Order: sequence, then structure tokens, then C-alpha cells
Amino acid sequence: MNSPTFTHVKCGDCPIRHRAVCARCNADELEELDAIKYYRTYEAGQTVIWAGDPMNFVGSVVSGIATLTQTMEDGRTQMVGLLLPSDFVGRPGRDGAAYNVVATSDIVMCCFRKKPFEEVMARTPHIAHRLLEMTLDELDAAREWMLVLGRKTAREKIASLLAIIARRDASLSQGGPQAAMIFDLPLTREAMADYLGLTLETVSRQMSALKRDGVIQLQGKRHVTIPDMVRLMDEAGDDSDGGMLM
Amino acid sequence: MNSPTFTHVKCGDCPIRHRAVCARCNADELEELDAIKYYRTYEAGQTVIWAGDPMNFVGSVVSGIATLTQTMEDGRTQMVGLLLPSDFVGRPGRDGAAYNVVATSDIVMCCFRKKPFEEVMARTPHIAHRLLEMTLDELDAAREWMLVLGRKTAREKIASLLAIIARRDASLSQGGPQAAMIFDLPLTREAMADYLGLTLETVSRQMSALKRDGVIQLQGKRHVTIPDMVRLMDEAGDDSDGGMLM
DNA sequence: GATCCCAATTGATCTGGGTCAAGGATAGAG
DNA sequence: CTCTATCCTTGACCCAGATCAATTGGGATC
Repeated sequence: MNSPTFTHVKCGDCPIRHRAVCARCNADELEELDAIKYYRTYEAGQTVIWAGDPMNFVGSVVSGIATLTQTMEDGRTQMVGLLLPSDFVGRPGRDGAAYNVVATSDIVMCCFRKKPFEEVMARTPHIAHRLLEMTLDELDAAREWMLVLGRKTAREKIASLLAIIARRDASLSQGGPQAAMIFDLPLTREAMADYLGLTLETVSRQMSALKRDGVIQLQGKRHVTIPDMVRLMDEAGDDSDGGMLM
Repeated sequence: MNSPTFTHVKCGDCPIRHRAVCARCNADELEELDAIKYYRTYEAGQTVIWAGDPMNFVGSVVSGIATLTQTMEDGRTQMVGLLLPSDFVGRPGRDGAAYNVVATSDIVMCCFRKKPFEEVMARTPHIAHRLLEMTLDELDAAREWMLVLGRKTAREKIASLLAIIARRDASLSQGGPQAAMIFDLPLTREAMADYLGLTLETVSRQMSALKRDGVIQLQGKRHVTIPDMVRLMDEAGDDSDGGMLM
């Protein structure tokens, strides 16, 4: 429960401007936000914040990947969210963190102290609108994940996760929709298991099965090639509208 | 996919004023909202809206209970939310419904057509703030449910559901914290199963087991007495802070 | 290139919850 | 008071995924 160390970094431009809270801010508002923003970096494996601990900032991920997890006393853990670049963490108007936030890779975060941020938010209505939209997106994602957790088989779960990672990866690197998708898994087998409500052994077995069946190709343990995205979506049990709009 | 019939009802006072979007509105703003609000009623079993269909209103539940569900092509369904009185449905700024909304009991909803509501929202900043807060609460609830779905046993799942229903029931009827809680289950065994990612047989068996073990008492099929709330929380695997703050 | 270490794979076995099937309890209709 | 429909319970059996237990592999360090 000790608060993690972090490093301050010189401010510069950051993705938050383009993708997250400030999407509709004008120059003055951006300046106001710039004035109170600062950067933090965490190393892979570091815990950014423990569930229940006071959290005096909000912010978004600039680079790297972090996870939101919940844990029961006996150690069972469930990942409840994946933070990719441009994702926002922290709840304005509430003190305690709701989840454990863990850096999966080295990460850089663009942060705002909570108090000043709330003040800016109070006089800048479209920030609340933007946060509302982002939160609704997260809620939709969480609910879609409830279907995965509650009703899908292990194979379908793995395919669903791969589909989500592939889509988000594609939207970040903004290469148009292509037939084959190639990316590095940002998660260990154990982290995948925690996301999917499975054990790491089952994850490993199903990854091998998908590879054997030609749904995916693996170079090494993490590098994945998906020759046919439609096939993958089908394995995931989604209506394969191929709709890349998430 | 046909749009359901509904009945317009005379306007009057409704809980939305006190609990949901208008919590911080002044008299003028309330009047503005009253001017565009109207009521709809649905009978038990009726589908309020199908996932994907256009949804030209937002609103909150005044009385009765409805569910949000997602369905796969082969019929597997997962409930992703429970709408109790004062809960809000619908996404300002988006056309299609994301989920099936089904009336579990007869319900009355207080609705606003989407366009006018968005206009009021645009010039009434604290409505967006309030919606943001409500959405964040829902997101927390959804994520808590991910832990239930992904990592809890059937018995723990049932206990978790009973605990949630008991708490919400208590907060609605606002009787202070008492030792024993008594309420009617608003869901069939099948609906419980869809919420918990189980089959109805397993729900039934676990309900019987909890009854046999004295964790709950059952009069008839739906009427539940919980003699010891702490015991129930313990069965649910929650840290039993007994914190009634949800 | 040898060694170490941790992530990942694979195998053998077990079990919680699913599936299939056969009653039982209520409530409303006539 | 019986009929019928719906919801619920209970039993017998089975299987997907968990658990326990070795190995394997590949990247970093020397």
C-alpha cells in the first residue's frame, strides 16, 4: 500500500491533446490545461495505485500499457480494464482509487492534480461532455466484456481478446483495414487469463489450438499474425459485421 | 424488431426529479425538462427496445424493473444491467440502442425525446456532470460484476446477486440498516442465471443449498428473508465491510 | 556459447457446473 | 374444484476447464 515512486518529466506535446479530454478545447483552454499538467513514468510491473488508496490525480496514458484489476482476499484476480495510450484514468470528485492500476510495460502518463482539474472542468463544459462520452464508451466495452466472461467458451474468449487487441492496435497505428494483422501481444498468458476469467494453462492450450487450426500464427511467444480477421471474429462468436468501429 | 406499443400517461411528479438527472436543477431548468418529458408504460415481458434499433428517446425508470441484455446468434444471453426505479437508459448523441431492454415487471418510464434533451443538456452543464457521475457509478458496477462473472463460484455468484438486490431494495425503501432483510426477488431463476452466467438449474440448486445452510429463508419461490447480512456478504466473497454505500 | 531464469507449453487427472430428463408447486381461467 | 400453463426443483450423467506436475524455450548476462 506504499505510494509508488515516479519521475517527473519535462512537459511537451502529448496525445491527450488529440484524443482524450481536450479533443474540443480551444487554445485558451488548452493553455489552462497545459499549465496544470505534468508527466509521470512508471516501470513495467510497477503498481501505479492500489485499490482504496487515495488518488490525488487523474490522467491519461501517453505511451505503454497498464491494467485495471480487482482482487479478492484469496488472491483470485480479475482484470476489469486495459489502459492503452489515450485512455483516461481516475474519477473526478472521488478520493479513493476503485481498482489496482498496474503498469504492464514502461508507461508515461499525462496527469492533472484532481483539485485544479475539477476547477477547469467546472468552467469548461465540453470537458465534462467529452468525459461522459469516453465513460459511456468504457461502459459499453465493460458490458460487452460481461458477455464474454459470462457466456463464451475458452476458445471464443481468446479469439475475442485477440480481436480487441488487433482492432485497437490497428486504430492506433491507423493503417487502413487490411487483410492480415500483425502485432505483439502486450500481455503475458497470465494477464490474458486474468482478463478472460481463465487459468493461464487454458489460455496457453487454446492459443496452441488456434495456431494449430490456422486461425492465428505465432512467431515466438508474443508476436501474432492474424491471416484472416473475419475468421477470427467468427471464432469469437461475434456477429461478423467486421465493423471496425470501436 | 417492431417497435413496441406504449401508452402515454398524464404527467405528474416523478422520481427523476429527486434522484437522477435533475438532482441539481433549479426551478427554471426543471420546468424546461418538465415541458419535454412524457411517460411511457410497458407491460411485464414487453421488449422496450431491441439492440441495434433506433432509439429516439432517453429516460429513467419511474416504477418497475427492466433488464439490459445482450444476445449471441445461437441464443446465449447475458444480462448486462438491471434497471431499477431512478436508473437512466439511453445514450445522448447516439442513435442505435446498444442492448435489448426488456420490462421484467410492468414499468413506467419518464422519457425525453433525444433531440430536445440534448439541447437542454447543452445549455445546462450540471446535467452532463450528473450524467457523468451516474455513468461512472454504472461503470463501477459493471466492473464489479466482471469480477463476479469471471472469478466467483456459483454459490458466491448467487450470494452476490442477493446482496445487491437486498442493498438496492433497502436503499429504495430507506429503512435504516437492520439485521434482517426481507424482499421479493424481482427476477425469475432464468433471469438470475442470465445475469450470473449460469444455467437456471444451477441457480435453483444453489438457492436450495443456501436455504438448507440457513444463509437465506424462502417463503414460496420469490419471497426471501436474509437473517444475517454479514453472513451473506461473506458467502459472496466480498470484503465484509458491510459498507451499505452503493 | 554456456548458464540462468522466467514465461510458456504440455500431460494427466479431477471436478464444478452444464445438459438432459422427470416430476412438483402455484396461480389464474373456466 | 379441476385444468392448464408457467416456473421451479431435483436427479443422473457428462464434459470443459481447473488443478497439479513436469518440461521446454528463448532472451539476457557473463
